[in-house]
Amino acid sequence: MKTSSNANQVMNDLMEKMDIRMTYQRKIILSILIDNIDKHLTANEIYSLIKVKNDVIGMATIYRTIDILLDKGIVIKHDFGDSAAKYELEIEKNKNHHHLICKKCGKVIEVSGLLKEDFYEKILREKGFQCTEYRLKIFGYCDKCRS
Amino acid sequence: MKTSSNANQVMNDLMEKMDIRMTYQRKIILSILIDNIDKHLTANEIYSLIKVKNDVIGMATIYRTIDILLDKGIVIKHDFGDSAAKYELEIEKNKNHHHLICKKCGKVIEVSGLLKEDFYEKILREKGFQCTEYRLKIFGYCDKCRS
DNA sequence: TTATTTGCAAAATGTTTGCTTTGCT
DNA sequence: AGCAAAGCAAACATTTTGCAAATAA
Ligand SMILES: [Mn+2]
Ligand SMILES: [Mn+2]
Repeated sequence: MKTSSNANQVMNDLMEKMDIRMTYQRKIILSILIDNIDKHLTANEIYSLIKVKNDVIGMATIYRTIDILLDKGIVIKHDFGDSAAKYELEIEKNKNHHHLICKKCGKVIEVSGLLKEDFYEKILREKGFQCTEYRLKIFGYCDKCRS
Repeated sequence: MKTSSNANQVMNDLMEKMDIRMTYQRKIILSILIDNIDKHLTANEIYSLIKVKNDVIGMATIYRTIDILLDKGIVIKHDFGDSAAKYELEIEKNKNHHHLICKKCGKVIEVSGLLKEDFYEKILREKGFQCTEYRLKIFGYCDKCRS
């Protein structure tokens, strides 16, 4: 899939927002993440998707770029129980969603709104804890695997 | 800390429930987990706590035992963002709790009741997904580090 | 120009595995 | 006795790092 012009807009916004040197490699990695906004990719999957485009970027660069994006809060890291971490772009439209993970087929479904509305205030009041972000993973069986 | 007689009761219950060969090593590992029911230990921390008792159990055995306990649903595995996984016993009294993780000092606080009461039915109805267990991690700053 | 970033290979880390010996039951 | 588990070392997979060469600004 070719990066759409909308994706180009997203890319430009991100580049400005980040204020880092925009190298060829970083643009490619970002474009892969934008094109796969609904997916959850390992570093190695990013590497492979770049190769499909007849290009090669070293793993070290991929990891270092991801680290920057994590720092900037543009990418989030997941551990879905496989050995490798998975990454996904987190921009407005998909902020604060939860994940349903099928223990049989590995399918990941995204949902929202499972936390109590007042959870932020509740933990601040009861524990003095100030939440900056959270991760809710729900394990179980998807529609197909439930039979 | 010596394993209390209550802990011995817990141990006996678990041993019966599990129906596996009760070796010396497995008893030791279980006792460490029971004594640290409120904590979250890495494989290496379990190893060290055993050493404090002037005993040594191979890492392979520790991992293999943990795997069994995970399988039996007696232990749960956490990824709190450090490189090593953390494990904790999950028995009645502390089932289904959430974790607040301080990004500054690393402190972990346990809480409960942050999910909507009907979340199970909601995802089953809306997504056809049957939840077996879940993990809610909340990152932020604890009381002390919030200043 | 010059400070940053890349790529490669080597290292580090956590976890798993194969195989022989040991020990439950 | 006989099968299952432990220990050790070696293998593995993912991630991180050092350093020389390349490159964005
Ligand atoms: Mn997602
Ligand atoms: Mn806990």
